[in-house]
Amino acid sequence: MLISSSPRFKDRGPGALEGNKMNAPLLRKLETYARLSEDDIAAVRDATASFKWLEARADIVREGEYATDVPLITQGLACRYKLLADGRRQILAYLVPGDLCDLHGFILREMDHSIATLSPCKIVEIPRQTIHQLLERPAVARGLRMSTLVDEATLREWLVNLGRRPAEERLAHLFCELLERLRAVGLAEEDRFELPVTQIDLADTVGLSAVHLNRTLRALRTANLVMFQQFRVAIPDAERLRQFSGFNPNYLHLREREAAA
Amino acid sequence: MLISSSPRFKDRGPGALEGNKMNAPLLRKLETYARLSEDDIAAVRDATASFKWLEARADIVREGEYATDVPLITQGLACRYKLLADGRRQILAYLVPGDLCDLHGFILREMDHSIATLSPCKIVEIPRQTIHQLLERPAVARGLRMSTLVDEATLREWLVNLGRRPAEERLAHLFCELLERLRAVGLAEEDRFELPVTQIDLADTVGLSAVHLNRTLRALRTANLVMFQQFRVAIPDAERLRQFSGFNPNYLHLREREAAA
DNA sequence: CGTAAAATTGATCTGTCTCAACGTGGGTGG
DNA sequence: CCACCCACGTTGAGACAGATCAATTTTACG
Repeated sequence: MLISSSPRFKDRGPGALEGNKMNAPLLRKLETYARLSEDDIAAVRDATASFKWLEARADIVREGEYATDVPLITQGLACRYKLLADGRRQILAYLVPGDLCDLHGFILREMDHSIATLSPCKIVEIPRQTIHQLLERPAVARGLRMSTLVDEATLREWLVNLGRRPAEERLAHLFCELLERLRAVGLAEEDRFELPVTQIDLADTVGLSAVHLNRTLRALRTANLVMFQQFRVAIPDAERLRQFSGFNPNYLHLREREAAA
Repeated sequence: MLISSSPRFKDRGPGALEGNKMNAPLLRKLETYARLSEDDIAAVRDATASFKWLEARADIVREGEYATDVPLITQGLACRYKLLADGRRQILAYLVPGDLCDLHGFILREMDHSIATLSPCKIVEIPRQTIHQLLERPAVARGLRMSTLVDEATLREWLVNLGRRPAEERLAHLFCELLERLRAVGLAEEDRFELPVTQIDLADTVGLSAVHLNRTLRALRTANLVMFQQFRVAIPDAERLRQFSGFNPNYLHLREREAAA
C-alpha cells in the first residue's frame, strides 16, 4: 500500500471505530434494505461468527489475487485502492463496519483492485460456500443486491466529484459523505468523527497532490468549514458544508426499506 | 441533457450501432457470465420481446424519478450522466447494446442520476414484475449480479482515470475501453468503431473542458495514436495505445464464465 | 532522546481552464 | 434552392488551479 505499516497507526487500537453495540453491522445494514426473518438473521449471525484482527495499513486482498472468501469489515476503517505502474495511487472507496469487500473475488475471476486496512480492523471472512447459502435467502439476496447498488451509486458520485468539482468542494464533499455514512453506523456524533487517515490518503482519494491537499485543508479550516487534525474531523456547520460542496445525500440511499415492496 | 436534440444526430439512424445478429444482446451478455438453461433463455427472450425506438439525445430516465421498469438498450449508444446545480455535467458510463439501465429505479427508491440516448436507440422496458421473475432463476440472477459487478469495476477504473491520469492518457484509456467493449458485442472492427458522440460529450466524460479536449484529441492524432472524426474512431496500433494509457482490460471481466462454478 | 513519517510552508512551473474569435457543415425556412 | 443559422469544432492568448521541488517543522514512536 505504498505506506508501509507506519508506527503512527500502531496505537490507534480497536477503540477508534468500534462498530455498534450489537456487533453485527452487516445485519444492521441488510435490515436497512430488506425485512429479514428470524431464520435469515440467525443465518447471517452464524456466517459472521468467527473473526480475526488485522493491524492498520495491511492489505486484506491484493489486485490479481483469486479471493475465495468474502471479507467483511466489522470494526475499523479500510479502503479499496488501485496502484498505477509508476506508483500513483487512487483510493476508490472507504469501507466502514458492515461493508462487505464485495463479491468480486468470489463471483468474478480475480480481484481488479486491492483492499487494505487504514486502522486496525476486525474482519470476518465469509467462506464461498456460506455466501452461496446466504444468497439462496431472498431477503438476504435482496439486501446484498441493494448494498452493491449503493456502492455503485457512491462510485458515481465520486466520479462527479473528481471530474467536475474544484479542490475545496471536492474535499468538502468527501467529508459530508463520511459524516453521513459514519452516522448511519453510529460512528459519528452530530458534528465530528474519527478518521484514521493521513493527508496523503486524502490526497489519493480526491485526486490531488499531497501539498495541495494540505493547502486545501487549510482553506477549509480558515473558512471554518472543516477541521481535520489528530485523525479527527470536526464540522461546525454541516448544513453550510453541504451547501458549499453541493452535497446531496440521495445517492447513499440510507432509507430504502419502506420504498420497494 | 443540456444539448437539446441536435440536427447533427438526426440522420445517424439505427444503422450505426446495430447490436448483433441474434438481436438479443442481453442474452449474449448473460451467457458470458452464466450457463443458462433453455428455460432461462426463453424467459429472457419473452421479457425482452417488445421494444420502442427513441431518438438521439433523449432522456430515458431522469434523476429523481421513480422508475418502475428497467430499460435495456438493444441497439444504439446511451449514457448515464449527472448535472450539477450550475450546469456542469459529468458522464458516468456509456451503455452499449445489452446493457441494462440497472436495477436502480427498480430496487432503489429513486434514480440518483439520469440516463439519455446518444444515438437513436432501440429500448426494451422490462416491467418490475418480470424482473422479479427473472431474479428467481439462479443462473439469470447470477448473470445479472456479475453484470452489476462489472459496471462497478468499470466505474472504479474511470475513477483512477480521472484521479490519477493526465489528459492524454485519460482520453486514450477511454478509447481503449470502448474498443474492447464494442468488440465484445460485435460493434467494432479490429481497429475502428462508430462513436456517435460530440467532443463536448467526451470532455464531460473525462473531466476536461471542451477546448482542452479538442487539443488533447489533436495531440493523440499527431502522435498517431487515435483518430476521431465524423463520429468514427480509428486506432492504428491498439497495443501501442494500451501501452500509452496504461490500459489493462482485466476490469472488464470479459471471460468469466469458466471461472466461477 | 533519536528517528522517520507526516505536516507545513515557500517558490516556481505547468497543465488545464476561460474567454474570445473564427471556421464549418448541415438543416431549415424563406 | 439559396441563405441563414446554430451547434459544433478549432485556434490563440492569457489567467489560474494545482503540481512539483525543496526545505523545515511537528508528531509519534522506539
